[in-house]
Amino acid sequence: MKRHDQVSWTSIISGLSRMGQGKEAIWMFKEMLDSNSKPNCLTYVSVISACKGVEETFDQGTMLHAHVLKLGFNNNSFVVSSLINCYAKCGRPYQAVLLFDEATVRDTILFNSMIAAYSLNLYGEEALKLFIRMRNEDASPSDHTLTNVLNACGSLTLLHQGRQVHSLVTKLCSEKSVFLTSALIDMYSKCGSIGDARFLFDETLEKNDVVWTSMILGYAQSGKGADALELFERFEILDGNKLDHICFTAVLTACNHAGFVDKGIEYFNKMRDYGLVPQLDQFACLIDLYARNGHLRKAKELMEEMPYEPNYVMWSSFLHSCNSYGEVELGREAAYQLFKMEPWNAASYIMLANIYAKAGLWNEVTEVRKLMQQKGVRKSAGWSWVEVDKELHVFSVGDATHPESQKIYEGLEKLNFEMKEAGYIQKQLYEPEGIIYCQL
DNA sequence: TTAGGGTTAG
Repeated sequence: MKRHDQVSWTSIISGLSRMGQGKEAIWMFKEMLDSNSKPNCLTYVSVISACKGVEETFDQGTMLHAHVLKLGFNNNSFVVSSLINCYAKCGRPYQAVLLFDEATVRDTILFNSMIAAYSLNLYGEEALKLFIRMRNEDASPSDHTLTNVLNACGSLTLLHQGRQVHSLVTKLCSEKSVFLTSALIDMYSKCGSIGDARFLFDETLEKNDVVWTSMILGYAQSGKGADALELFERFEILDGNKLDHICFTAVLTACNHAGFVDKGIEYFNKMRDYGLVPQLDQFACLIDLYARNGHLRKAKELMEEMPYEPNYVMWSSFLHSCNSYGEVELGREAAYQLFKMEPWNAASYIMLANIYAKAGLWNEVTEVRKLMQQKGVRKSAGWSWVEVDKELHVFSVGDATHPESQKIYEGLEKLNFEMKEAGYIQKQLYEPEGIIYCQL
């Protein structure tokens, strides 16, 4: 095209965003700002939707939010829900709450966005409370709503509430979508009701790959490795199946939990037959499989050979296996890797001390304890809380008898200041009811 | 002619 107008710019930005080409969409938006065409609400919705997940897109999202405020687009519910979604996916649920609370008109999609924002950031209780409020406010739930609510029930293992939502699904949705089916299977599996999950699975005639994977994973996480493998093999021979990385993660998890070492290796190698290149998660499964079954050297070799840097969880599960098999040398190496990654995290110090203690290496145990003292690492002694009002003034401290409570109180003055400066509360510290949890 | 929300993973 020789000339681009507002609509053609918006169309290409929207197209790129929908295709998951977020970076390109943002880049195109910047080009547009330099052109003669000015973005409108539709353009902002498209470009904001392109900001997902990664840290740099949080900055992009904040910048776009500033544009929106300046241009007065913040009363458009499409724009608001795209911003809520963006903040939720960047792990900033509090920012999403602020937007939701400010909105004057709350339609179904806005509620859905906020419920999803809570659920995604593991605020299951808040997600359920908002769902109840939504019902009281006569905003009618859609199957998007119910999917998110089921997710929250699963993550809180609330079987009773999950069943109630299932009843609502039956009542409100004449035709169950694959989204709802997989969310229900997932909810029942996570609540330990694997029989209900299987019943639903068998009852569903139109199954897609996610439905299959959810069921396989349900078995894997319930420790029913053989059932998981059986189902996977049925899925494998099915015409038109779409075996992907997640499905392989599910089957590898099953092997892992059931101790099927040879099967696990076989499935890992099979990925290539389907044109899939193993990603970090599949390597993690295989490494854990080796380590859990005592093949610690093999696991270590694989960690060094694989084309990814081992992450915290990999080293951590490896350290656990070193503890199980009394492997001091490898355990020490894993622990020191973990100290580098999260020096404040007591778990790895304690684990290394345990490994030393089991081996009777008491001098080394003392050294670890000293190291902890030097770095000011404390073993967590549970949780306390501090209640705050809207202005973040403290009005009660949870366990006032605990010697650490006073420190929390003092720390809060500083924290309040920093939070206000930053304009939001950190995820770990924020509870929408006005209670801040602190680790003692 | 351009716009928002949902399922599965170590």
